[in-house]
Amino acid sequence: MIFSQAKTSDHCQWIALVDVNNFYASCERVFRPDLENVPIVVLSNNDGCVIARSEEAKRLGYKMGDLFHVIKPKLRQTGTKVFSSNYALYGDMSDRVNEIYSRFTSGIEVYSIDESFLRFSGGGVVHNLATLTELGQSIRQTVGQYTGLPVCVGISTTKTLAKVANRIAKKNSHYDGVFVFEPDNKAQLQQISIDDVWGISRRLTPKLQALGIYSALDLASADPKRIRSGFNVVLERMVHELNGISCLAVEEVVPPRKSIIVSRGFGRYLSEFSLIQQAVAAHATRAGEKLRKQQLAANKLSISLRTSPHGKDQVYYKKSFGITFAEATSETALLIKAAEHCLRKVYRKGLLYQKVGVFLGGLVDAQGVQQSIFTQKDVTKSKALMRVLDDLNRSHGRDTVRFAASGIDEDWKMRQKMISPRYTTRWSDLPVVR
DNA sequence: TCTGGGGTCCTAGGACCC
DNA sequence: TCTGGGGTCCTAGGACCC
Repeated sequence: MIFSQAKTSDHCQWIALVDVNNFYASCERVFRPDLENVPIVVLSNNDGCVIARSEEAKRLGYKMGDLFHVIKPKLRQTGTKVFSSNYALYGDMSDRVNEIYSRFTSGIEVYSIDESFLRFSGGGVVHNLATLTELGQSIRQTVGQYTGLPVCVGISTTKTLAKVANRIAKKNSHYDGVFVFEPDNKAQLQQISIDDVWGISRRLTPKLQALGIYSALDLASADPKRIRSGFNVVLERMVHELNGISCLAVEEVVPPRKSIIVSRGFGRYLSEFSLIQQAVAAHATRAGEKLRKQQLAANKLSISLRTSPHGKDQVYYKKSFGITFAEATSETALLIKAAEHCLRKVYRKGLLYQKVGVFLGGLVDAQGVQQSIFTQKDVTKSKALMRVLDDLNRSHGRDTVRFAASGIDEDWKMRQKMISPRYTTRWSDLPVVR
């Protein structure tokens, strides 16, 4: 493609979407240089199915969601390296990557574990195609140098177009990982299939196609008002965004969480109440830790319990039950107690359960908790206890000190047979050099 | 034996009020 | 036989994201 001249623009803001290619697989490879060019797949919790693949693994035909037990022989045959997912490692690598982005701009929204939006306002600097491409390459190069992770950069004037640009950068190797999408680039928009547009799901696709909307350009050309009345306000925004009119801001200030979920499948199906109770206590404990880490307190707690939706021997059972606290809390003991109460409401004897989750809602700032007239006790003591507990677990490792309710046998725990070491967060996991 | 986990936003509909 | 209308708040569930 030929750009006749570097075109200056009067847009005052540019947005970059930077994401790490094959993030989980790439994280595993960083610490295992011997796996260069070796196909890698990373499995979901419980080693159930494939959730990440290296380029080599994609070329071998492995798909997201492939069942591990089905593809196991082929994995061995093709010499594909398999990992259980290691979120301690991925989360830490994610933090490092974002730290590097912050050298380029302070306007960062961490959108997901492997994607961030970066905002570049003019600030006197007039960006053009050439300088923006250079900026993208510089980000790519710096991240690669300091973390060993490969990233792609898409740059445009709205988040949705930055997503489009990122996709183009990723799909076309000749752009060398960076693509700047100028808002009036109709030819490129035409190339993007409607189901590849951010926010357009599989369900929505056929409905749009029925209206003759097959490409991103078709959607961009649609009447926003008609889209709103025929669909919803979210899709209307997409139309504007595709036309370079920004409706979605880069959220640089992390908004406080509105809910916290801790939910996991069991390592095997369980029917015994006591084991499920232990899992619930452990999940409630984890939820409490998350809550306190963000200085929040929960007004509501609910749990959901279900059997396997794929089971052939019994009907699918799924039930949730929740309570509202008299006063917002972040105390593990109270969370466990409430969670167990809820569990009793949904547990039926004789079923084989697959998964249980604890959900905290109605989150508020822990400082400003509304005191209830019904609870008159000294909360200073229990707060101090929680702080000591959190400090110990932070410095000596998770679960150094914990509540007896979560059990010690952990019969309910998920399978992670092929997990890699927590290279970056645990000294004890580093290989010993002799 | 075996199918992830954690989030947000929007909408519809019910309860309730004046 | 007639059976308002409009507003708010809350909840459940759907849809979507990575």
